Amino acid sequence: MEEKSISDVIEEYLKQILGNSSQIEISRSAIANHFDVVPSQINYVIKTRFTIQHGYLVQSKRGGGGYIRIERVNLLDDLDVLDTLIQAIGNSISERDAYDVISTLYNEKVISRREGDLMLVALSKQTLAVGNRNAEAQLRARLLVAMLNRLRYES
Amino acid sequence: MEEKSISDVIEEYLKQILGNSSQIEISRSAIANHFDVVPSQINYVIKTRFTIQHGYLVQSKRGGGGYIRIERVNLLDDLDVLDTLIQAIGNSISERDAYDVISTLYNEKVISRREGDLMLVALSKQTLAVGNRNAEAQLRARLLVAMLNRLRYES
DNA sequence: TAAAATTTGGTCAAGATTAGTCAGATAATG
DNA sequence: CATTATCTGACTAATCTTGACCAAATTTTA
Repeated sequence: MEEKSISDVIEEYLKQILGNSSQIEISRSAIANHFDVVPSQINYVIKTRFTIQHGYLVQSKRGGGGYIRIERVNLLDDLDVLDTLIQAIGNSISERDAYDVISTLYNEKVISRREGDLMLVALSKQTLAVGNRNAEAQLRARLLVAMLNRLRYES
Repeated sequence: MEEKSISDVIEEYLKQILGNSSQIEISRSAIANHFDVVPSQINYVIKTRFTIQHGYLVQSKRGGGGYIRIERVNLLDDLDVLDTLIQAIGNSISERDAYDVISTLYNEKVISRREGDLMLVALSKQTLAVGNRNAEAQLRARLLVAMLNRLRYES
């Protein structure tokens, strides 16, 4: 930690202009130019320092008038349930087990009835309709884990 | 804080003159002239920002006295529009179009912010992570239509 | 009134502008 | 020395802009 890498400097710069605002929009090439690095370095900084685990959401648009938007979000704690459930899900889960997971969330008042219903249809065998059985269970797990992770924060 | 593309500016302009009215009629060449762009740019703006997924219907007429009519439709008051929306989704939809659909549903207060967020992660490219591109868009369409139908036949 | 001219809008593809990905090169760390 | 972090650049993808050519509706002309 003696010498700061240019990535560290860019990180600080971005956080500084973020300041009190909840979000900023930057031009990748402009920032890259400002620090005299290749554009993809900005992607590196974002990927390693502005992740959701760090409390940031990043969106972008290409083409003319393109931008990278960095938004600070509130991480919701006291949701240990999520960790436990996500661990239990692993990389594959059946429709029945998914139903149980969602029931738990509902009972723990982490989600509403409607939210649970939405999640259930999305995870149903009929909706996924993947030929392969294992592939279906794996896709279901990805979907469920992604949704659970989304519950960790709010914009 | 950013350079908006001219398309963004035209979009805002149209929405502004739309104001409270349910519809407007514009002259393609007049708008193009006003912003000093080629006429087909107006078609581009309409095709990318005033689709049914965004909650707009567009009709036009050529020849003398021709026009382009943009109408804002209300999902809550008009169940047919929800049908149209589902129909427009068909059996395949991109992440971006799905985002537009969900934004519209949120703006029309058909779904809550959290519900929309949950739907969005479920439909994201990263979550679906299907190798094949078409397969991914088809799966996304199944998921979205299933969730929309769930919302409709529920309450 | 039929044909021609004029006035609108539509389509599509090429080119311009941004940003994203990924794998290899280089540097820092333990 | 091995591993991890950082940096770079070639290639890819998404979005916007422009213009040539097409189609439809109306108006003018013969």
